[in-house]
Amino acid sequence: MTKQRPTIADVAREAGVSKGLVSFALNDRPGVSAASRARILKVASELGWRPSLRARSLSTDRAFALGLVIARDPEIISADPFFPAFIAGIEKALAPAGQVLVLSMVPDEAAEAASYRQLAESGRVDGVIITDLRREDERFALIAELGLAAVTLGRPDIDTLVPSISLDDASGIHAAVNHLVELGHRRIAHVAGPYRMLHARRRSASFSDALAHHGLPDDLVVETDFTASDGARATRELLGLSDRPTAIVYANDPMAIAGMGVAQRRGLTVPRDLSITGFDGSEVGAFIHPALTTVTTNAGEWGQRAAELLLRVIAREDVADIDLAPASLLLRESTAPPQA
Amino acid sequence: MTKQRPTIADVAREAGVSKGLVSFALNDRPGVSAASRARILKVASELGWRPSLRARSLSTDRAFALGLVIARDPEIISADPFFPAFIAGIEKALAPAGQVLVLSMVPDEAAEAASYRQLAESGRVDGVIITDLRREDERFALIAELGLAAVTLGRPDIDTLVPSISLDDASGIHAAVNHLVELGHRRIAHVAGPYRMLHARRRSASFSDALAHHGLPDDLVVETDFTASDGARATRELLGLSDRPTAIVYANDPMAIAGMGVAQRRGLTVPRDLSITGFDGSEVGAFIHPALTTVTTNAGEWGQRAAELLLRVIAREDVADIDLAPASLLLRESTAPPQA
DNA sequence: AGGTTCTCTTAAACCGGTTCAGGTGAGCGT
DNA sequence: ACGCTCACCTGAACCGGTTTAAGAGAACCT
Repeated sequence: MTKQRPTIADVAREAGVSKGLVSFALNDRPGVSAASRARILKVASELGWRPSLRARSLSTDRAFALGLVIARDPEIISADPFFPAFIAGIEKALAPAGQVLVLSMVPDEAAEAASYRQLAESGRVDGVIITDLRREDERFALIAELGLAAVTLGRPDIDTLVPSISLDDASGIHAAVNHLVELGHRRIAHVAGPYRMLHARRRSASFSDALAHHGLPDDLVVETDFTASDGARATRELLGLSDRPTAIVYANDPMAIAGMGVAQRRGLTVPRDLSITGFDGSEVGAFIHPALTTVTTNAGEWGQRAAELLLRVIAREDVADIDLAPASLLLRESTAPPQA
Repeated sequence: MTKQRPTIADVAREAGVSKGLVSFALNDRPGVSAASRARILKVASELGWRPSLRARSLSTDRAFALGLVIARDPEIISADPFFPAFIAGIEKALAPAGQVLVLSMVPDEAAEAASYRQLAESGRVDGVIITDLRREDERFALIAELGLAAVTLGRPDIDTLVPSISLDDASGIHAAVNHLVELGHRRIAHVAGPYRMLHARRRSASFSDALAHHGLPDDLVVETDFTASDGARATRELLGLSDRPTAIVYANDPMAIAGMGVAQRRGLTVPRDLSITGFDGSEVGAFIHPALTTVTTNAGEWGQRAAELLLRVIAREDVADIDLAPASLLLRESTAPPQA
């Protein structure tokens, strides 16, 4: 009694043709007369036929799904505004294509490899988006072994056929440093992400570059694990120096906000006694006091374009690396000239 | 030349039995002699056989995947620490079961229904976890129409066969209010989430309850959309009142942090001039100045248990509603006795 | 008229599992 | 020695698509 979904065989019978021809017609393939094609399409729509993804999956050996494996402690992701916007962007590209995102959030890098392996071996996904690229990232070998298609966020540091889609964060960091130097700062510090991660390292390098460009030393760089907690620790270290910085450039917003808390706790007034810039533009940053000056990246577009690129890779189209509009500085209230 | 994955037919041939028997043996079904079973398992493992999810999917009409549709503006999710921890929890339950999470993040409720529909009609998932329950939520009808299994986070306000898994947030709100009353506050406000959402409404009701219990009026409740921006707006409204509150209970952390910013911007000192409590325990909250007193919920456990419950529903096991340990108040620095 | 070519179409195999009706043979009772 | 039961096993159908080899006609050529 339950109304079964019509299959291709039902359409064939109703249209008076064979299964094969229906398949051809529905896939816009040549070798079907205009009359037959029209009739088949008409019958299919009348019957409300919709392809069975499972059957198609089995016969064409594709999953029609993309994978995203995030290997970070949930604590860190919770605070980081990047991923939700990024994932929403992916969705925007996937939905119209009838594809879907399989998300795997694992706590560490050991579980990460197992996760990629499971996704690939069970044929859950046709390709993956690789984020948080690391130095000589072992995932390239893994991807190759598993025969997965892939794209990376940011250019890797090793030779690979995997295309990348990059968002130049260097210019955002440059803009932040330039802004601070123009305000008169000479002792500028950087609270960096883990050097294991390429983008953290790249931001750090941009920072040093920018300082060098102004003839300033880059002796005030502290590495962290990206958590607010570690950002606070780094800030305490920096502010404890005899020749403490008058401005700090943070590698993400949660650390910047935590750093601001540390400064205020010491009785410093931001930005009068200490200027602060963040990275990645979270919504809350606009509402704290003082509002956080930060470098904004368009995470949503990054996600959407990355997914589109990956779909093209999977379809075996020719693709080239993509560069998105660079990150830009969003001036708010947390920077000011240093105290005389 | 490419090393093909062995199929059940390879195992059958190698073990000298039929395909059917191999299937029985591998699924631990009766009707296979001990000797055959042992031989089949041995051959299967020697050949490195792994079941094809796609074939299994087609023949058993299951997806071996769960769906989660999140319908919120990315801006809001970005700030909200709940979902990442929640998703990580889901993953913890799914990975051992060989299942996978299909995540769909859409901007609004119109796209939400389309998303559920697509997941169900394409057979991507066997069930969904329904979050952000709304008043007389139309998703129950949708789920029923689509024939999807489901569980809900929190008890719905209508009769349904869908089991729920709840985390009592009322007692967290009660604890916050009691704490403030004990400190001496009499004018206590609540910045609530959108009443459309049951949990926002429930938190708001708990707030009123708690106040009534102390014989205090609940005239200071402002509804918001959960964004930091709207939390700031609500705070401005409350602080603009002639008889302004001395304490504000917020329905989430981003709004509490934004509210703190608004207060400080007006020259108020938190907690001396205004006490503030948040909800959901974000990491940054611990590092701002003053550190945010908040109600913590175990989002990770909630996710894990919800996924486990849904798997049991899908397996047609008998299940009952689940109640998790209630939310509890995490005392930090943002509350103090009101100024005399 | 016969052969070639081309377009349209069909039937059947295939993807890799699950399931079910029926067959085989050993063991049992009498 | 005969029938019965039961455990074990096989063969084939099935899930719903895709793909390919081959066939049927029509059109075109000489």
